Amino acid sequence: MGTDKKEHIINTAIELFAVKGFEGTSIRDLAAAAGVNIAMINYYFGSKEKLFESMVEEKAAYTRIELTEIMSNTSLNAAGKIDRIVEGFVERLFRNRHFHRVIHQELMLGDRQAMQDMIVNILYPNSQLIKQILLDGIASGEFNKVDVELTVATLIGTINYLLQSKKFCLKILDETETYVPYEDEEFKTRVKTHLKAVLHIHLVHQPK
Amino acid sequence: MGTDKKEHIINTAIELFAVKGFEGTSIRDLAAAAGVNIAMINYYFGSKEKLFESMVEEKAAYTRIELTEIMSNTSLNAAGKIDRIVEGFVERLFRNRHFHRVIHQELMLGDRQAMQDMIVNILYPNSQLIKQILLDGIASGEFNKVDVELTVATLIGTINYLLQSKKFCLKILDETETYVPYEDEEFKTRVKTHLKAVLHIHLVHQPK
Amino acid sequence: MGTDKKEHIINTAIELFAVKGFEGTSIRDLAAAAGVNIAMINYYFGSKEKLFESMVEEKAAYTRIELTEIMSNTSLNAAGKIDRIVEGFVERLFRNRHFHRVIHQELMLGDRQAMQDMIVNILYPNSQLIKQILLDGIASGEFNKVDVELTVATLIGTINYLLQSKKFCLKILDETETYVPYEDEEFKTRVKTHLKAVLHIHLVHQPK
Amino acid sequence: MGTDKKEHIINTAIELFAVKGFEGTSIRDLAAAAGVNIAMINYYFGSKEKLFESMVEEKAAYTRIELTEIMSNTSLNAAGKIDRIVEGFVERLFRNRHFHRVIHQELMLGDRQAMQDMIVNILYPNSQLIKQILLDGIASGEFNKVDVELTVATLIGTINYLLQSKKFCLKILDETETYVPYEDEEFKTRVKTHLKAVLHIHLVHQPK
DNA sequence: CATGAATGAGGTTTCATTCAT
DNA sequence: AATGAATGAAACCTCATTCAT
Repeated sequence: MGTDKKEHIINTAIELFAVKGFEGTSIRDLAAAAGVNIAMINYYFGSKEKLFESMVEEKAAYTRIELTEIMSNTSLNAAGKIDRIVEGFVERLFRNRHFHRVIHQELMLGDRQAMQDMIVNILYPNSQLIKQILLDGIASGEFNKVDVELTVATLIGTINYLLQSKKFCLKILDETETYVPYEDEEFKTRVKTHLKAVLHIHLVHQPK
Repeated sequence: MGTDKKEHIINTAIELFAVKGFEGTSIRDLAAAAGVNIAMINYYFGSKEKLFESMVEEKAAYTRIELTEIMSNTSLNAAGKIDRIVEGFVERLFRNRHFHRVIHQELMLGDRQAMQDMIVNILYPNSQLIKQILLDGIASGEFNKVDVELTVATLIGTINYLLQSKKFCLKILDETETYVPYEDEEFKTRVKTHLKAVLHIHLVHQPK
Repeated sequence: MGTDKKEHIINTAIELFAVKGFEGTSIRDLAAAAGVNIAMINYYFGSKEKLFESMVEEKAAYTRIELTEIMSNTSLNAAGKIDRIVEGFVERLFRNRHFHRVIHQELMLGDRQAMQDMIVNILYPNSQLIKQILLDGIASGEFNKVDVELTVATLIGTINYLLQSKKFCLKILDETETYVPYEDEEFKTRVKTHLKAVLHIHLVHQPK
Repeated sequence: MGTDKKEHIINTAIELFAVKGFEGTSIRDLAAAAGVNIAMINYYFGSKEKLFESMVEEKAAYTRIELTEIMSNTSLNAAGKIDRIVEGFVERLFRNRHFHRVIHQELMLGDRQAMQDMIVNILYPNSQLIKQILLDGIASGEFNKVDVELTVATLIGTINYLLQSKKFCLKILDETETYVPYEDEEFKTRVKTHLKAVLHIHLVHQPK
């Protein structure tokens, strides 16, 4: 049925866009990689740009659901929520790293206002959510009066830095080319541990 | 003379690549923006790709010099060096944000092995330098035994996150569109203060 | 249907290549002459070079069939076969003179190994066939022990010489510009008669 | 001095034109191969086309002188003259095969009227000379009443056929790629012997 | 006399898209 | 609904040539 094929095309598109970029991927490449007719992509999505939008919309919806689930547990204290956030983000971003890379590529570019707006609207709730937890923690006296916006930047920025390029990631980790850090449970744990440590001491330590 | 015009083309290219991406920038656009003949770009650089390489080479050389200067002061202790690094990086990356964005775009893409290697070779010394300072600080007992590689990621990743997109940066800062954070001294100070705080407590605090 | 248009393009290409050469013919010229869109040539053939290869392949197949037909009659003696060969070659080469000229142009050039090989593989069977007839005739005692390879060169070379350039051909024939020798039955007969005479006396005469 | 450099460029041009054709050779290639500045070729010759003309003019003059020398001996009979012609042509064409190939390429093409005329004017005297010898021999009763124009075609066409392509020549001779027939004395003798044999029997044999 | 710099024109190819079926 | 055929636009690049020095 159409939906399956649409999703197949979108998934193929994510793989290609992640590696070659949006402009660098031709619909010929995409059609060939997805094993469908060239005209079908326009037939289904209207245009290359609209395909991108469809892609973002579909995957963003999925993302939002996950995010809500992460936060549904209201019984945790602020520090516990931060731990959950760290764990959830590492898992989610590592898993969806291709899609993540695609939208961050587009986010970096200043063209295509509409797309940028879409992407900002996807990413913004993430940072807002964390920000709110930080603010709540500060209000309750559980957290120090830190720079909340930049603390969000530190949390997400650290993960993004590692996801940016497998090659560069391997280089700084001093690993061989065959290692895939993003699928290694040990590495994920290491990242979580580091982030929790950094954030805990930053947020919770009582300065004299 | 040729060098002036070459540099002018390169600077124009950085502006355009930063906004439209490498693939999204045509040499027609570039020639028009730089006010030169289309053929001249190939005359000077051989091809669009070689122009990119020339760009990277030239700016990378400049970057390396700056980095060396930052570290020339050997009289500082480990914590002092970290402060210098933070200040230097924020200044430098904010100032060269367009070039920075261009190479991070290319770094994200998996195509063009040769370019990726070039870029990795530019960025790697930065992280290595910081890593070494961390290791020295740990060896001297001045720093805690932290995860050095990921601490580097936290430092640079935080800055990168803010530089990634002006629009997104403004959104999370809750600022209006006209504000240019990267040229605001106050904001730079804020970023430096945050990073120093995060790193100091992470590195120097003695856990009980 | 596609095949018709493909063949139409190929035939137009032969006309143009024959007059302007491969490098001298732009696909713009070709598209205009064939009355098709410029992009269509690449759509059908992939590239200018592949168009050439398609052209050679198609026409070569036709050529091979003709050659086989020429030789199908096995009831002739060696001298009779030579006559058939002469008649067949004159007819065929005169008729296909444009294609013939195109591949001989390419044959003369040392570039493009692959094309040269293709062309050699087309032309070689022709000379081999004649050579074999000569060898058979010699073996049976019907022919003198002549230099078979060079006798082949004399046969084909004579025809090629006349086909090389209409202008030059007219000049040596002392004819006016409007005369088209290649379509004149009388001239074809003259060429056949000359070649048969030259070859018969060369092959069959018993030296004292 | 200028003349030396001009000649050097011309000789380089012949080598390149022979291999890549006139249109296939860019003045960049040529300048690089000759080790001179790109602008110099236009400076010396005015244009690429005029360079070709200069080339033809210079080499043609040399050719004409050689031809005259060949025929200066008036003491020979008709058959002897034919032998001298064969020997002279084989030597000369084999030696100047690159230039020969260049002008035959251009001769094959119908474009560029002026060049074709130039080339015809170079080649025509050759055939005319042989034709005259044949006519004289017939008039004196020494030769049969053969088709003089086509006999000329047979003589020159045979040589041209062998010179057309080294690769094809080797193929029909069943030789390896490393062999250079055009510089092998034995092969030249073989060609001369064959042509003399073919022509003698054709011209001198008295049919019953 | 000689040449590096510069350029307009035109080369081939690829693009996203549309159309007829 | 689906697709092979077709195409205008624009991509990158190379060309022969000119010009200022």
